[in-house]
Amino acid sequence: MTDSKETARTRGAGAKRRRLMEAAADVVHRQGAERTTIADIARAAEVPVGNVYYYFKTKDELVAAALSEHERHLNLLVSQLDRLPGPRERLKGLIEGWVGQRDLAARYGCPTGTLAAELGKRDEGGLDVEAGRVVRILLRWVADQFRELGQPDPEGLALTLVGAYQGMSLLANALRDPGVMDREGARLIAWIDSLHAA
Amino acid sequence: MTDSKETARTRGAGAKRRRLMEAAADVVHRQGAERTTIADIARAAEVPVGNVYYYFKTKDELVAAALSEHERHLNLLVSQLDRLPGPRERLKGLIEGWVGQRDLAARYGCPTGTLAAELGKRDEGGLDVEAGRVVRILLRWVADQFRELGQPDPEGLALTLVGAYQGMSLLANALRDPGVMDREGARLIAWIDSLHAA
Amino acid sequence: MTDSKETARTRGAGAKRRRLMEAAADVVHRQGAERTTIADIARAAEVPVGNVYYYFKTKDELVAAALSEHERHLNLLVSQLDRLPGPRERLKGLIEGWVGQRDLAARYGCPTGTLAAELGKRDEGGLDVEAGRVVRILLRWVADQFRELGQPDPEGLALTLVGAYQGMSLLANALRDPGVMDREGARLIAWIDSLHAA
Amino acid sequence: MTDSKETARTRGAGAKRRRLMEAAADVVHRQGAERTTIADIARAAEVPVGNVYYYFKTKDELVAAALSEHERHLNLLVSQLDRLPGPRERLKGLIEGWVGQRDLAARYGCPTGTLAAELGKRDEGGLDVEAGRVVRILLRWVADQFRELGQPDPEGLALTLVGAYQGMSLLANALRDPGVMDREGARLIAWIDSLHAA
DNA sequence: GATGAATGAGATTTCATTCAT
DNA sequence: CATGAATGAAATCTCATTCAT
Repeated sequence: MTDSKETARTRGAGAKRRRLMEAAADVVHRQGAERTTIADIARAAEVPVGNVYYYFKTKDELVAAALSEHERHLNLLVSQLDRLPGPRERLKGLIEGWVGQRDLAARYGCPTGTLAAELGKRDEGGLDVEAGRVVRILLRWVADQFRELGQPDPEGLALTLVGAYQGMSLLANALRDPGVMDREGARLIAWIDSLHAA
Repeated sequence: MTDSKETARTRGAGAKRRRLMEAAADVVHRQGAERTTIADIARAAEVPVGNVYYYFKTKDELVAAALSEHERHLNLLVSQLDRLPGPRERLKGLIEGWVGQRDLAARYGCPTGTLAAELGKRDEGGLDVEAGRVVRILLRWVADQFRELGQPDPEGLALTLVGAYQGMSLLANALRDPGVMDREGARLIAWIDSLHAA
Repeated sequence: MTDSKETARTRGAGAKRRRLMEAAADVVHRQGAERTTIADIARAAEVPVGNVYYYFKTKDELVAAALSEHERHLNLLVSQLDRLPGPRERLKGLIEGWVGQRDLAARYGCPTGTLAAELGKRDEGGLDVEAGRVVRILLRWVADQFRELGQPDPEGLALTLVGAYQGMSLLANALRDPGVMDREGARLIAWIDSLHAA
Repeated sequence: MTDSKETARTRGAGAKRRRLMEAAADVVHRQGAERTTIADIARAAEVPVGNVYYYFKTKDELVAAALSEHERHLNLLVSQLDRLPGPRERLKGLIEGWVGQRDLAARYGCPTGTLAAELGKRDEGGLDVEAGRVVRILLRWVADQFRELGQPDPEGLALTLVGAYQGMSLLANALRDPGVMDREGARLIAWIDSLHAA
């Protein structure tokens, strides 16, 4: 019964909050934080506008929620990659994941990167530095892989790899050309392959 | 003729227009296009708000002006670099210029790149693709240098170099760490040095 | 009967209602009726928001409850003062009670007076005149004391005394100076002392 | 011509700001600061809502403007009273002025006093203490008169007189009875008359 | 052209009140 | 009765754009 007729408790509450976070992440990625209105997110989540404020006290909290949604996705991704046998496979899996998002990147850029760029223009509210946290998570994981590969300066290599991803996403987006993702992705894969383990 | 005919009024007008463009480029870089108001730009340019509309009919035109101002800067830069004896020197000069802007990049990112990311979120008005034009100018020039160096796939290498720049700017910005510019800049210089001319 | 029949449920309910009234009186005194939200009162009373409406159908009823709470306090006070031997002692006891609240008055004014001032701005809902009722109770009691003292025009003297209290509370509040209560309180005591009984 | 057809400069600008201040003072007096909306004031001043913000950046600034309007009225009043030959006449003139406002006081209380009571409930924004400034101006002037009359403790007497005014206004308002103003006004006049100059 | 002022559409936010369980 | 969640009507505030002189 409760199965066929979901109660407010099972369907609502947490579920609605989750829906709002997902909607925020998606809409903010496509429209940008500044151009996105609460109404946009509410509509996407199929929630009445006034109700949004029951879950998030301000628009900034919703933007922060979008960011933490990206963080969640990132954590999911790396936990999946961690199942791969070796660091080289994991790094290549990461790159393949990026290339798999070629069309989305060509249209809207990297979700985290573009949000970081936009939030970085602020100078109050604390959100301006928040995006850095997510970026750092990725950098740390990538550096771990390079370290496991026995590479010197794993942190530097992580900057190079993640930077390359951000750069290729931005160019693919600016040129509206998913091919950039393919070409640069292939180059990165080749680079990873060329590294000899210690 | 235009010289002899230029009155104080027309010169003043031109000067105002120029001031507005420069202010737009600067303020939009620091605050982002969406968060910047016409009044912000007018104030920075020391032009009365109501007067702005004699030079730019809409806010979008002002944003386009900011973009063309970046284009102008880019053209100035490459015309200076073109005076250097060889393509390798020119590419290294370009990279050194990027690193020279390390603090600005760490605080606000690459002016063109962040604007491209922001405008890319739009889907009407034409501005969404405009930023690509400026990026393409840079890509073309860089490809020319690689070509002159006798490198195969100069366009691909250009994507790699410019992408690396966009990526390192974004990371420096997200992490608020100018050191990223130094490290990655050094790596790019070393890469250029390692290429053997044909 | 009601004693033996009172279950934990009904006692709990009554307790909640009482808690809500006390919270309303307190919070409304400190924040003003208009700035106080139902949620503020619910929180102070430790009652879930949605539950408030089982005890008070509207916010106005809660404000009325705050007023009646002040009325209850007033009744308690005069019933205690009535135990004093003579009218002069009772009036002086009243004044001493006022001065005893000096710090509260300097911070938030007289609970009834400030609420009367706020509600007096309304012109519908009936609450606008309600505060007058409480004021009248005090005036009547004070007049009774003056009458018992054999003073002519006891109602007029009551207006003077209660008016002096309201005035000194308001000034103490506006100037944030509890000393006003001391000084004017002493003057009123001296005045009462100076009256010779008939 | 400019006479028959007032220009925006002569009619607008300052005049509109003035109109808004007067409307704010009036409407806030009648409705209270909290219940008054920007739209209420805009309507009373015959100004479009959006335009209000050209003159006052926030609602709080409008409330502050209402307060300063009361301050202006007070300054006008005392400067008129200052033309009277002696301090006794001036004080009596002040009281007569109060009594002259009997109906307004009975309906809405003293403009400054009720605003002070309402703003005193706030604890941030600075407006909470602002009303005290206006009260102090009156107190100082009244004390000056008592001093000129050769009375000891002129500041204390000022507190008593102004407090009496605030108290009678509040009671007249709470009881909706202008007669309170007459009776207490007469008492105060008699008091002033009873003081013998030094 | 130049300018302060004006305008209205829309965005965020608050909250009394109601609903579903 | 109890309760967290829901709802919609307002209110404040912002700003691109236009107007009047």
